[in-house]
Amino acid sequence: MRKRKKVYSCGLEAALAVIGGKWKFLILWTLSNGGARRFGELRRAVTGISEKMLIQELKELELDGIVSRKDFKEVPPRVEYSITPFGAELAIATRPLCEWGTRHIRRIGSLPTQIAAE
Amino acid sequence: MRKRKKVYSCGLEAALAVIGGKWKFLILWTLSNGGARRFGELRRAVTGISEKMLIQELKELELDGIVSRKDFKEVPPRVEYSITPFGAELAIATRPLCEWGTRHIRRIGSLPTQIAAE
DNA sequence: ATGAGCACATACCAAAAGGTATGTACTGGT
DNA sequence: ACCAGTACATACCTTTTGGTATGTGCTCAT
Repeated sequence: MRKRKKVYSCGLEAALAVIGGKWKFLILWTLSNGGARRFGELRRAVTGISEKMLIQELKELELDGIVSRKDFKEVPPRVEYSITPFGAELAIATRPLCEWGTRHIRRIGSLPTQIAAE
Repeated sequence: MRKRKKVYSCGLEAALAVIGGKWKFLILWTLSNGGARRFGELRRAVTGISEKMLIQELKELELDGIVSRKDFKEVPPRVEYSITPFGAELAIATRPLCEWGTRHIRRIGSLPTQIAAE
């Protein structure tokens, strides 16, 4: 399902192996603002994500030690996801990049979309 | 070739629209350490990249205002790529994430690779 | 009894990203 | 004459990623 290199040529490459992809950093960002969430809450908070993607990314983030999963063993099921200290450190590290993006979000949105004609 | 959203839900998403992918941040990192490089120099510096990928990423980075291309109009061709101030700002913003990755590079490399059994 | 919500699992498919191979136009070296 | 090197372009193919649809076992509300 997931293939990961064992050797990285720079730290950013290693970091992106952990939060890369379309959804992970949004999940991280959501969880780091407002604490633990249930699966359904996350699904509603991360707009546009499908259940398959959400559970898949959560599993990988859990394996990577970024989020922790707490199952309350209730019925109907009740599970809470939260950020680990390791994940919190990562969230802090992404902040400058996040701010850079926010500062230039208009510029980025208005950049040429296509690079070549069909 | 490239399809880009016009609306981003957070700054990091916008930033990754610009340096996302397998090679761009390596190119940025290479150019930000040591200044301008020729195409061939970059190809040798960014180990593993193909010419197709290099020129493609360079074009997009140029369109995005991250790198600038200078053609010396000589024969044989001589072209130099360098980082713009905009790109330099981006490079600075990636540093904490890069450092986080470097700090935990061993841990990341030893994390489980597979998420599900076949 | 019927449907909704919980937290998933799974099969299948489309799109995007990335890689390989080859070609171009020119020059300089052997 | 032939190969290497310059900086690319292009066609084709594979891998990876992401999306849709559907199912599961359980409970509560209508």
